[in-house]
Amino acid sequence: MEDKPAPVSRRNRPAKAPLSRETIVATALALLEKDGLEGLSLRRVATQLDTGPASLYVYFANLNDLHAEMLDAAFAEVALPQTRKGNWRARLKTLLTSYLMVLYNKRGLAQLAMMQVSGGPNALHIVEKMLELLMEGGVLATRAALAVDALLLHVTAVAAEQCNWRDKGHDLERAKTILNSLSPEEFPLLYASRDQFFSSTPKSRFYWALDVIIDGVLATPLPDD
Amino acid sequence: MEDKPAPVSRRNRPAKAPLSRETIVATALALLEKDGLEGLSLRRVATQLDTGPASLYVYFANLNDLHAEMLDAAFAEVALPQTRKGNWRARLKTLLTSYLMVLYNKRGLAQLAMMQVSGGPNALHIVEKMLELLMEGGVLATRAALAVDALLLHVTAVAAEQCNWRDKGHDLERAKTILNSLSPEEFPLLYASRDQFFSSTPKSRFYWALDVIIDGVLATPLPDD
DNA sequence: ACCTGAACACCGTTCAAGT
DNA sequence: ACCTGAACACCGTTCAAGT
Repeated sequence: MEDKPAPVSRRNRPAKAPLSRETIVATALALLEKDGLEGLSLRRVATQLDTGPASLYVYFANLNDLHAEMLDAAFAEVALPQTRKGNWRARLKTLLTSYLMVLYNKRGLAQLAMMQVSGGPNALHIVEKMLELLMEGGVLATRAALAVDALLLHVTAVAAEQCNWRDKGHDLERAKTILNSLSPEEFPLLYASRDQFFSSTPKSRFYWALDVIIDGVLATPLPDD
Repeated sequence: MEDKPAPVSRRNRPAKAPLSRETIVATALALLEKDGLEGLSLRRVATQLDTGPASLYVYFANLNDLHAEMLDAAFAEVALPQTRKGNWRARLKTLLTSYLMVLYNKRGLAQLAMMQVSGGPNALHIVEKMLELLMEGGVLATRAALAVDALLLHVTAVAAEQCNWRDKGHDLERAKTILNSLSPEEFPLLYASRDQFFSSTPKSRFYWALDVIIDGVLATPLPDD
């Protein structure tokens, strides 16, 4: 005997697009960029999509699933060098710089990348291109595979670290304070070289580290087993 | 006019130790080891300490504070080589292996280490010892500082990655499946070298990567600026 | 099949009150 | 000063019910 709910014209929310993995991922990525990983929640994505929190479970088994999809979607923006201009090493470093910036520019993405390997197609294309560049440089398959692992892990970690410094506020000042107030007796070497830890710009340190790994990969004998 | 609550003998919980930063950190680390980072919460630590969730805020400003303290407390277990037996490189690799194992053995600790730099005393002692070993090897201050950064970042990232593989279940099988079901046309190089990504044991890969970085640090010219 | 509100079992943090 | 229960504003996930 209750009143029927007053009919709600669909015109009131006519543009409510049907859900899909793509729209959910895109919405989630926009939210990630705006509020960081802390601000990203299934509930907020759902609200943004004008639905309840349960709706997303039709498309993703859980939050982790969504994270993985977001990560690989973001990897689509990594610029893969298509020409053969410049030597292979320069192109490899350019690719990795692009990879770094993609992780760095979208807040929380690096943290996400550290939390799981993305076996998605975009990640695989990056690996494929890296193998191509390394092999152009005469690096054989076994060594190239190790190099890809080492380089991607390194760049991902650098991105995560840089993001922390940026997002958690100016921890750099705090770090300098700590190093400067160190006991020279207890930490003689660290105290003496404390300024060295802030030498170079982040950019040149990044390029240096890439060269370190590439040089090392070329020079170091492969593991036996 | 209400009844007074029945008096509760202190004998019923006589051993309720007074709270302190140390006991809280120790309890939290025990919980971390048992349940991983997911299972660690302020509320559970509080429950374990037989108190309410608000009590811990007398000692820590927030959860992040507790995390930082936990991390450095755990670093106390990293074995710093004290003798001068063996060459500096071997001792450096031993130290870093110990660092890796500390992060690896306590679930969630590596993830925590990736999320913030620990300026605590135990972390600083590790850096000091690394500088000592590198300088014994003739590496000068600027290069040594860069090397310490690169090595610690690498090992921390490896620990985090390994922990993911261990904790999130057998993602390794899934990875193999993905690589094996790859389209040879779309990913020719990756497909051809797919087995190389699983060559070597984790241990020998780890040692290899350390040598890669050390070799690279020694060979690569310093950044200009 | 797709979508949903309500409910469940949790969070970190704050606050007013107790000792 | 130290400690605390209750409250606040959130979570991810499940479930039964709706279309």
